Amino acid sequence: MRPKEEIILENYIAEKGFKRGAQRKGIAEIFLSTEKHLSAEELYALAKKKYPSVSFATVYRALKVLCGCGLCRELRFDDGVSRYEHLYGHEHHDHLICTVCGRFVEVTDNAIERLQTKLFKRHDFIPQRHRLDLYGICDKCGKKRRAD
Amino acid sequence: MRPKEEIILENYIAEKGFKRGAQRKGIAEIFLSTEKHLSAEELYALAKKKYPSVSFATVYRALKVLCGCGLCRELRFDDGVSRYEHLYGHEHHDHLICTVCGRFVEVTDNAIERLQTKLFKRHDFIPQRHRLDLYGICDKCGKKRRAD
DNA sequence: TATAATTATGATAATCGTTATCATAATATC
DNA sequence: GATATTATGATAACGATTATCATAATTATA
Repeated sequence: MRPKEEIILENYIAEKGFKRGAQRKGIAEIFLSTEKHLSAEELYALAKKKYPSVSFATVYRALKVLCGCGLCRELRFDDGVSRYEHLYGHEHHDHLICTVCGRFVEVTDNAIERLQTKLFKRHDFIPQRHRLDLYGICDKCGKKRRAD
Repeated sequence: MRPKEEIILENYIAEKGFKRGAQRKGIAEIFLSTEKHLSAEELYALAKKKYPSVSFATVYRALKVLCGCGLCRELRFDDGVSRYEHLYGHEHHDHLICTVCGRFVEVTDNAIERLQTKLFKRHDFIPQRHRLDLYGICDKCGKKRRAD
């Protein structure tokens, strides 16, 4: 866990009057050092390696705390499963998702962002947030597919 | 139900060897004549008016058939609830969603579409589909809010 | 138009991801 | 170290959706 993220987490726990549970800390460490859009289930599997007796509830609770202090964000994708992404040090971005291997690529395009703002205005909406998910087949999977 | 949509549905049912159940037909009619992004629960409520004994299962089954013949599409939004949108006579579009009243506006922006295609290419992805949801506050709700 | 075969329907159980509850363990405060 | 409070794990509950099963409706067959 990078020092800044650790400080944010510790401050949040102190400020909320929580105590420092070993599992929660450990799960947070695993999450923050895994640069992936993990689902609760995936994070649980990783946590099990370190804490064989860990419960799903603890994983969900740890994720809730991480979201609470702004270190992560819950994203629900089309399969109905929530995945959690890092927020610290990650500017707003959209997602390119490979439908074969499930890889996530964080992308941004300022021109698209500007056009979205215009789109809000054109329809008299006050912009709040947006979400763009681009589904396709990544280079690696495309090559593999052509080779088969 | 507009004639073309009815034909599509009837053909699909015939081709699959299904029978013509009254409730399914009625639910399809309600769905197709309601130009909204209905959830299963909302459609169930509407169906109940016509068929007081109708079951949730029948609503879900009707929606499955409608999706099967391409008349509708399931979209899962951030609240985890699936909503169903009309496909017939609806070009590809994105969604402007009012976070106050829940209104859906279907929008398209060719410039954004083109930039998305470029984004795919830039990252060596073969484009398949995309999804853009724009969340904000609509004109009506914005005015109401200012008046309060 | 009976009858047989098959699908549609409604009630309800099961499922899946997630959240709540509760008893116990760990941590913090005094 | 005693006390209070949170953390944890086991498990029950939850909401949305799907599966199962008995019965009703529809279609095919005679």
